[in-house]
Amino acid sequence: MRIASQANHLAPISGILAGDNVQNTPSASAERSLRTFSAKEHVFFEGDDRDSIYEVVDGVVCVYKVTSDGRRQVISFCYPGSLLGFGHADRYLYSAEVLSPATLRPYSAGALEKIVAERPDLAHSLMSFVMAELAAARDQLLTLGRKSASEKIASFLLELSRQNEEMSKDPETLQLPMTRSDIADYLGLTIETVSRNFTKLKTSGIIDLHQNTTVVICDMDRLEETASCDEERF
Amino acid sequence: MRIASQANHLAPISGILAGDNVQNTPSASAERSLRTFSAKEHVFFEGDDRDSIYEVVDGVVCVYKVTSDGRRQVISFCYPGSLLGFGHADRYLYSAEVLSPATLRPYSAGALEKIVAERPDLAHSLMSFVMAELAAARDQLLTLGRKSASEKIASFLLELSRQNEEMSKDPETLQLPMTRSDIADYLGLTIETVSRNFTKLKTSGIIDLHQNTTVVICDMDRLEETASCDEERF
DNA sequence: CACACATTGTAACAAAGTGTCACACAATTC
DNA sequence: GAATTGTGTGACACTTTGTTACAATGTGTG
Repeated sequence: MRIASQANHLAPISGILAGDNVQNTPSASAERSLRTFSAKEHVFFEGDDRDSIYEVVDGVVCVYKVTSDGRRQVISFCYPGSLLGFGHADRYLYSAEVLSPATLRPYSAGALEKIVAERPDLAHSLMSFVMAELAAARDQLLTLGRKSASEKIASFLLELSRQNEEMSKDPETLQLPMTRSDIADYLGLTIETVSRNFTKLKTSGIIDLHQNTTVVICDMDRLEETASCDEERF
Repeated sequence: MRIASQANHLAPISGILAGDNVQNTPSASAERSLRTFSAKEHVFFEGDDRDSIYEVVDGVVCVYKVTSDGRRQVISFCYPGSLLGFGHADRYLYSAEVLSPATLRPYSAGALEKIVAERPDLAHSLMSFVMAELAAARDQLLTLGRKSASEKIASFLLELSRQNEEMSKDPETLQLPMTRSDIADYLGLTIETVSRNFTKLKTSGIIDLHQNTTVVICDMDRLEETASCDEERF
């Protein structure tokens, strides 16, 4: 679940690739046509030939990996500014599924490599993007490996809240484009456990739920306490 | 737990930074003095000012993050060729503790940035290194989020085996420089669960244990089946 | 627009895998 | 040789999962 720039506060990657800097780069000209996807549509599957890299322009995309018997682990939720498939070799290393109607900008892999060769400043920004992704993945390793279900849910909501703040949105009103099942697969839990913990937070007065897809944070301090891995207080 | 080059089969990073390519780079000259560390010694702690980046030349280093109440999640075990602290901003994002007597090569962060600016080929190799780390972290997200204890232990042993193969060592005889506690913190388990699963694998004839720090894989097929998330067979 | 169906979410109860606690033994360090 | 650390095992507890049932919401069709 990432906005590009989280670690280093650089401009969203769309500013890097689609802004003035790139539009004037000849190699990119054929790659700036947008594609729209419906909810539930897959952009690509893990193992497919990696022919394009996609930038999320609008909407939310969920990227996930699957075990051989079909268990799904969501790796992250990708908001505008994220790149899908960047850094993959010949084949995609994960699958990407659209959660809400989305607009993506595809780049052919070869074209992006040419851009990077021509523009060292873009290479630097892409490196920053990948490092931010790595830092986020490592934070999530700590969450998955050591946090309880309550701590996971609270951390998840706080992450969405911080993201809203970075995008100048209300940090206390969170839109959830993903289902309980998506959240469960992101946090290494089951649907029932996610639902029980949402109910627990609601019953405790820490959050309020509007139509199951909007979370209003009523008590940010207690939510932070719940996430913080100290003594639980509700 | 990483050898550099896992995703893209490039030369280990030490070939990139310490080999012919770099020795001829003026900026690097002050950074090539080696430092040795004893087992259990910390290279740095999470939150410390990020003044150096270290390359592991010999030995094994464990990098980890900690929750506010002291729960530890090992992020990876770093073998020769790994870089510690690369991609961190002003402060270290994790702690690094030496598991076996180790030799590290420190680089000042500023010096490395200068090298990268002067040598686009090195920037490309560092990008590959970071992408390999990201791919590995994502694989571990799947392991932590969705695999059972048995599957985790089996996957861990297979990872060490693959690593041995990449380093032209015996893939069926694994040296474990880390304790059961380190393995537990890497896999999101407790010491007891790790110990019970080692015993299970041993009792089933899949592995053999010599002095608790050497694992001999007796039945690679069954170990792969155990890790593979299909029906368990022992 | 109403209805049927599919999907998603929640609640209650049972089961199980892992954690916790305690202890014994082995290996390492001082 | 004593102290410390690491490992393995057993018994019990508990958090989460699994199952079943039902409620709520969203979507498609006539």
